[in-house]
Amino acid sequence: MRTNLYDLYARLRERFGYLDWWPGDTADEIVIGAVLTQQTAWTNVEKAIANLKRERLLSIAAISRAKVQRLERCVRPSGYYRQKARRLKGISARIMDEYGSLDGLLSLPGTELRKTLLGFHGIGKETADSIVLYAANKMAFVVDAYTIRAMSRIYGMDSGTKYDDMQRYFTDRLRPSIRLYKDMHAQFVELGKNYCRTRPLCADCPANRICAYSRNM
DNA sequence: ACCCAGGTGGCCC
DNA sequence: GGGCCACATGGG
Repeated sequence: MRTNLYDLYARLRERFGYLDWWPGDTADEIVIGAVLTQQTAWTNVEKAIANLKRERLLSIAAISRAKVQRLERCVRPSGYYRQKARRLKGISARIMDEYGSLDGLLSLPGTELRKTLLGFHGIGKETADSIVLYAANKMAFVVDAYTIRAMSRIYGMDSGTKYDDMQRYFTDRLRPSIRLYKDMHAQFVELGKNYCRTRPLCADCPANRICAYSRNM
């Protein structure tokens, strides 16, 4: 199957512009947001982040010291709030105890950082890669539900494709570039939020007419 | 009144 | 290694 990833990327860029984002400015906010957005709409995460900010809890150091109950009240709008409060606290405490600061952890080499993150309760592959790429600015291609859905809807790829396989699919075909990896993922999220929710693709989907498959669906 | 959302970990086979 | 399940709020 030919997927022309650069062609797809060009069309997304044309529609959405250059994104290169993670919604959040500081590394702390990116890590916290990455956990809060697990299986959750970002609009709900925004409410939780606003609550944390108001309570001066939008940092790994502050969360490591906060009471779980207070964290629960803040992160409630983002769903799974008991789990997320407990995990956020556990992750933050380990970062402070074992690395002294978030920067201490993030300064590990990329592959070691990823492995370390995966050892934290509440951080899986996608969250680990998001943190490596967006918080630490190191190479990691992020795969998420939007990515798999888009590749399935646009190119007919198996929607059951596993994380590691999909990740390798991209890293084998893209030039290794942090900025490209960041923006490519951002484009998939933007596409997923606005399109690719239905089959067939919407008439005005920027991914239309890229391949025979999307034309015929 | 449904259904889903930028996952993860536990348990079972 | 893979298939199921709990976890939870807010918006369409």
